[in-house]
Formats: sequence, C-alpha cells, structure tokens
Amino acid sequence: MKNTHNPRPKNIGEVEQMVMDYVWSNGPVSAEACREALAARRPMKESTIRTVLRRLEQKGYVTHEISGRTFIYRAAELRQNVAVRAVKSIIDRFCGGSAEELVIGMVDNAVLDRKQLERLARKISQRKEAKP
Amino acid sequence: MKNTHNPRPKNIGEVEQMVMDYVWSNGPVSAEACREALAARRPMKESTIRTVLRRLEQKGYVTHEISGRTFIYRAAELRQNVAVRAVKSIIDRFCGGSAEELVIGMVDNAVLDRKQLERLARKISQRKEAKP
DNA sequence: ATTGTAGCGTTACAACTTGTAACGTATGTG
DNA sequence: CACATACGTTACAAGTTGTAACGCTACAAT
Repeated sequence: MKNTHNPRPKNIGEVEQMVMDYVWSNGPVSAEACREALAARRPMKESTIRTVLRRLEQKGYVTHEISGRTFIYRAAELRQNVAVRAVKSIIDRFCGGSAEELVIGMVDNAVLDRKQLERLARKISQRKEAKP
Repeated sequence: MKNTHNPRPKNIGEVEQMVMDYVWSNGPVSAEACREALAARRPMKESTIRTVLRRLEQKGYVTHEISGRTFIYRAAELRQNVAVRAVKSIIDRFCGGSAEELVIGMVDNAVLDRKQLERLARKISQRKEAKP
C-alpha cells in the first residue's frame, strides 16, 4: 500500500521552526498572539509573522480558519508525525530505506540511552501485539 | 560529556547527496571518476563535479588528499554517522531531545516494520549488555 | 623545447529559499 | 466618519544550490 501523502519534506527555516513550535505547543493561534508570544526571543513586525505563517501554510504545516476577520492558524499535523516524516526522508536518502541500521546507529551514538532502550523495547513488544 | 563536534548539520542538496552516496559506496575517488560514474543519471561538466566536491569539502562531508596532481576525495565520516546526526538534529528541534518518542512514532507510522522490530529488539538487548 | 592537455583555482550567475518588512485595502468600532 | 486592525500584495537582501566558463600550471608526447 502506497503512501497517499504528497511527499512534502519541505524544509523549514529557523524562525519558521520557532513559530511551529509555538503553534504545536499552544494550539490554534492568531498571528498577533503568536507574535506577542515570541516577541521576547524574536521581535517581529506584524507583517513578518504573518508572512511566516502564510509560508508555513503553503508548505502544509498549518491550516487556518477565519474567526471574524482574524486568521486562526493551527498545526496541520502532529509534531511527532512531521518529525517522523523528516526522519523517514533521511532514512530514504542515507540508508537506502532501512530504518533499522539507523536505529542501531542511534544506539551506538548514544542518541538513545539505556533507560530509553528498555522502555522502548517494552513498547515495541506492545505494538507488535497491538497491531495485527 | 559534551559533544566536541562542531555542530555541523549543514544541509545537503540533491546533487550533493548523489555525489556523497557515490563516495560513500565507492570509497576514495577522483572528481573525474565520480563524474563518469554519475554521468548516466546526471551528466555534469568537469568543472561542475569539482565545484560540488569542493563544496562538500567545505561542509565537512569529504576530505581530499593529493595523488600526483589529482585530488582524491574520501568521505570524512561514515554515512551512518551523518544520518544519525541529521536525525539527532531533528530530535532536538522537534521532540525536545527525546529520541524515544520519535522511535515510537516510527513504529506507529510503519517506518519500521514488524520484522525489523524483532531484529531491532534483539540487537538492542545485545547492545545493552555489550556497553557497560 | 614546444605544445597539448588534464586538473586545479577563481569567478559567475540564475533560481530558489528565508527573514524581514512596507504599503495598500477593507472592515468592524466608537 | 475616523481609526485601528488584520489581511493581501509586493519587495528585497543574504544565502544556498546547480551549473559552468576561463585561465593557469605541470606533465607528456612529439
């Protein structure tokens, strides 16, 4: 079965990432709310944040609905799913599609530590049974 | 303990990727050899491949030594390590540093299939014991 | 020795991306 | 009606990536 998703591993810039993080963490937001929230770390003019959000929408990271005359943006996908797709694209490019090798590498490189591995192993066996 | 590596998650373009794949798979190569090898899929002029290799060197992906008057390029790092670093950077950006969640996501999204999971679980326990 | 040539450095350039923003326009509020 | 708010349009500089031409040097064959 084929992936019906359009392959959208669109890159994301630094500011874009920041905005996405905020949206992911704080649910639907208006441009202004977002701007204010990020103002401390990253002052942006009003038109700037809106441009960023518009681009994020073009890239498929967020959608918007209109409330009154204000755009409310919300994440189009869970953060985790985006992360997984990003990783998947790395796997495809670097490892010829085998995620296994990669995870091994993660173990070797201590990206995953012992404790995590144990929980991981447990969850893996759960999933194995959960999914017929 | 801190990572002494300079954080070098430098992006890599499509052609660059292709070249790296070749270098990774075929060991040290001259620009010409590389060009010829990729010519079928991607015809490039001589100066083009050399520019690409030079940029890859600037980005730290390859190094070169001189043999006669020919540059011999070799991968600076194992493919797998680069992949892992790329994934690590994704983890940092998306998951607040926890790789675990990501792997769970990979399971859920069938990036890892059942068969792989089994082997993975085995290897994981090997590693756990191998690394005190 | 002269000349061709293989292989390097330098320079260029167009398309695209990303951050940043100004300006114009419409609409709801007082 | 005057104003502020929020949107669309347009712009632009810096950086990245793919592509390549040009020119210089050192070895090779005549």
